[in-house]
Order: sequence, then structure tokens, then C-alpha cells
Amino acid sequence: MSRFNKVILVGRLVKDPELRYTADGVPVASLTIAVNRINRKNSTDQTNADFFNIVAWRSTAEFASNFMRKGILFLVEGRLQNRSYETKEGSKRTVTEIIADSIQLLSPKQENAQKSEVGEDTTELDDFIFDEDFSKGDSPF
Amino acid sequence: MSRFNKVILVGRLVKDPELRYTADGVPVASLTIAVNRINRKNSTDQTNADFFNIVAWRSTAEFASNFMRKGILFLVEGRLQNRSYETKEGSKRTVTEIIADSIQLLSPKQENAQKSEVGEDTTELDDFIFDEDFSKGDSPF
Amino acid sequence: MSRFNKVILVGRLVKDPELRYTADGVPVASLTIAVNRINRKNSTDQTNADFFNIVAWRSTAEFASNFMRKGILFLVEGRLQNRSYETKEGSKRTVTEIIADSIQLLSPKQENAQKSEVGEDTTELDDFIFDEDFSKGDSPF
Amino acid sequence: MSRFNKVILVGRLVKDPELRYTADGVPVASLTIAVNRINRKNSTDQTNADFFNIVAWRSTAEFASNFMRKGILFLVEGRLQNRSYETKEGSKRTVTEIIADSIQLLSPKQENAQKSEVGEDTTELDDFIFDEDFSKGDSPF
DNA sequence: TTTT
DNA sequence: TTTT
Repeated sequence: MSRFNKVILVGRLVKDPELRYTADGVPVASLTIAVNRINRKNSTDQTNADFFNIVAWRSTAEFASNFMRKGILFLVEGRLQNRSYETKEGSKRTVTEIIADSIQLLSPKQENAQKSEVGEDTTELDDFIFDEDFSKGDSPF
Repeated sequence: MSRFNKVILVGRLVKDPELRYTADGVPVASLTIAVNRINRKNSTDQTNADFFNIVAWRSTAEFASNFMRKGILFLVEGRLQNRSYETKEGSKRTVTEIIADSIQLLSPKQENAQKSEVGEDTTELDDFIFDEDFSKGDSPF
Repeated sequence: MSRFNKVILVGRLVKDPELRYTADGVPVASLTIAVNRINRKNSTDQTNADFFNIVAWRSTAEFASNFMRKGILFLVEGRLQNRSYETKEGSKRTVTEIIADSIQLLSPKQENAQKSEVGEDTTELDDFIFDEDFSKGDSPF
Repeated sequence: MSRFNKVILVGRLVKDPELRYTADGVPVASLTIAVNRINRKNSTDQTNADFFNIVAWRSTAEFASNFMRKGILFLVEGRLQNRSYETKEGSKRTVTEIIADSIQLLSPKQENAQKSEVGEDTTELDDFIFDEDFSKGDSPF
């Protein structure tokens, strides 16, 4: 049953985060990240970027909704997961998503602030990595 | 144009690798990895594992074809990439794949050997990490 | 204040873990991992392996103490940290350690069990990744 | 002989890179990265940041020397390695370093440019990830 | 469907 | 001080 599942991406947010709540009131946000491809020599594939779906839960979702806006540069760490769903026509599809464990903003503070529409004070914004568990591996010393 | 795209997975090979060649004679292998999920408390999702497609090129493809068999435990490091294709019915689909940069076998030697059908000498097998570029960051000291 | 600090190592445990407790009763374990080097061509450095110190806290420390024995193969994920101390002679030294966030056993079950001196039932042993926070990024679906 | 050795850090360059050449003329650069610590609750350790040594070889060394200046934000991917040396007093010491495989600049272009003393044209600067092997895992499609 |  |  060994497993290890780690994804780390740096890219830009394609559109503002979408925040919803589950029936139980748990916040969940959907993000799309654009990760530019390296122009590998010999490659005829001219694809510029890959777009991946990110799902953030709870405090990470709320952080994303409050502080992330279209265009900002960020790093996401999480795990890969497949989700199955049915189309309106009734056929089954599977999509691969990144379940976010932590998100870190990489755009300079001003850029984050100015992208924000609701005027939050972001002074201390990137003094945080948004990770639901700050106490992991915590030291009592 | 900042980007960073890293995936690291540990899991088991779902079926023997499939080796093909491009029109130019470049070896390319398709692998499927099963990565067990952590049973997260509060989760009603009983999905046991996620299955991801891995694409390996050149020497990594040949290594996979020669030394990897259904069931072995391995670690893959690579990057996430989307690939678009058309179904027989003419509709467009996108699939997310892992492009392998390096693969490392984690099953004990005997297990790798015994899974192998063609009797290769695998004595030195897991003395190698299969990475197309061994000289990266190489030290002359 | 941007930062990201991630270390992922696979190697063997050099000696049995050492478990201690802080004055507050918090469990802390010291581990040493041997990570074999790749034999890079052109390199005259014949160093075989690097040895790194790992510090595990709380449940990760207890897991290490209960289930890890000299020689087993494992994966550790954590962060790099420097620690300063004074030698008996009064000079200051700094050592770089890995603070473990999670540990995963990669040796086959029998090998883990047989290395164990106290006969724990390890049937379900590697069905766990030892991570202090299983609920991170948890899904209510 | 299984091993996997991966370090990924995001932080700021503490001082301008130092470029030297080996007797064989191989470029090697020394960098110091400051990675801010997360302020973990319950922790009485008020250390603000960790400082790690990075060693870059060949084209990565030249890239660092040409384009990186004190203060810029960057991501480094590499591996951990110990190096032994003798002090002037003749005692043996070991230091843990990061051997860089690739470096990516995260500061906005203007900031990189303005930090640069020699006026390089950095227009296309962060369109590159500096990795000695761009062809790894390359696709012929 | 896409970001700089 | 070192593991397979």
C-alpha cells in the first residue's frame, strides 16, 4: 500500500477563484493555474502552457477567495487526484485535479493588493503560507 | 513566464509497459501507475487508488520496457502535461499525463527479477536511477 | 517573505531511531538516513552515500521508534533547517537537518516486521503514511 | 541501492553569486539562499530564516553569475550533498549543501534588471528555466 | 474556456 | 560514527 503523491506547480491564476460551500458548509474553491511550458528543442509541439484545475478546501479555499486574483503568480503544493463525473449526455468522464495542501503567493505585494477588488489589507499577506496545519512537525524548543 | 512543474509519485505498475516508436524511431513507453489514497477521516469517498498515465521517452522508455513489470513498486519524477485528442466520434478530449524525467525501482531485486519474463541479469538493476541526463550538476572534483 | 522549503529523500536507516522526550513530554526522534549517490560520469568523487540527520516530532517520532529499524528503506518528506549548538570547547557550529513532516516505509512488510525486535503486529503497517495531519485538504464528498 | 534526493527551495539571494572555475575550466558558482521560516505556533524558536549554501555548475553557474543579484527571489531545485573539509586548525568539518539542478527567477523582470550592475538585456530573462538539460523527456511530436 |  |  505504499504511495506518495506530490505535485508542486508555479504558474499564474487564469481567472478569479470560485468559492462554493458543501451541504455541510465546508468551503471549497476551484482555481485554474496556467503553467508555461519550456520550449524544448526538437519539439514541434507549440503548446504554450498547460492549464490545470486545483481544488482547495477550508482555510485554503477561503485564503484563495480572499487574496488571489486573476493573473497573480503562485506556487501550489498538493496531490494529484482523479474525479469521475457524468456528462449531460450520460457518458462517464474522468478529470485529473490537484488537491491543494498549501498555496503561496509569489507576486510582489503591491500586485496582489492592486488585483484585489475588495480592498483587504494585505500588508502581511505573503508572510503566510496557506497550509491548513501550521503545527505539523512543530518544535517545542 | 515563470513556471515550475514537478510531480513525484510512488505506486505500483498496473500493467506491463507498452513500448512504441515514433516515425523518427524515438522510443516512447506508456505506463499506468496506481497510487493508493490515504484514508482521510471524515471522507465518504471510498476510492482506493488513483490511476495515472505516464509517458517515458528514449532511454527511460527502454529502461521501463526492459526492467518494469506489472505489480512492481516504483517512484516516478516528472512533469504534468495535458494532451488533446479526438475520439472516434469526433469530439475533443483532454487527458492529463505525467511526462517522466526519471524512474526508480523500489521493489526488492528478487521481485523485479522474478517479474521479468526475459531473464535479464538484474544484478545491478537498482544501482541505477533512470534519468536521461546523468551529468546534470556534475562535479569535476 | 516568500519561502518554500521541501526535501524528499529515499534511503536506508543507518541505525535504530533514538526516541527522547522534551521537558514538556513531547516525543522527538533522531534518525540518520543514508542516501546513495548516483555515480556521475566524469566525477572523481568516489563518495558512496550521503548521511543526513532527520528530526521527527510527536506521532511521527513514535511511529519511527515503533516501526523503523536499522537498514529499512524509507521515504521522508520534510523541510531543511539549520540548528546551532556549542561544542564542549565552546566554539559555535551549525548543522543542517531535515525536519520530517511524513515518513513512508518502502521495505516489504516482512522485512519491516523481521527487523522489529518487539514483535508488533505490522499487518497494517504500510497502509499508513505517517503524517501528523491526515485531515489536510480533506474532502467532505 | 535505492535513493532519491530532491530539494526545492524558494527564497532570496543573500549576496551576489561568486563565480569560480575549476582547474579544468569548469564554471562553478556559490550562492546563499535565505528561506524564511513559518512562524509555527507554540514554537519559542524565534529564528527568522535559514541560510543554505547552493552550488551551481556549468551553464547554471554562468546563468547565476550573469542574472542573479543580491535580494532577488528565486526557486532552486537540486539535491542535498555533504562536503567534508579541513579547518585551518586541522579539524574536520562537514557541511550540507544543495547542488543545483535548475534555478528559476521569481522576481519581476524590472527587479532583476535593476539589481543587475552590468546592464545585461534581460528582456527574455525569465522565459528560461536554467536547467543544463532541456531535452530531458523531450517529445518528438 | 484560458495566465504573463 | 554510518545503510543495502
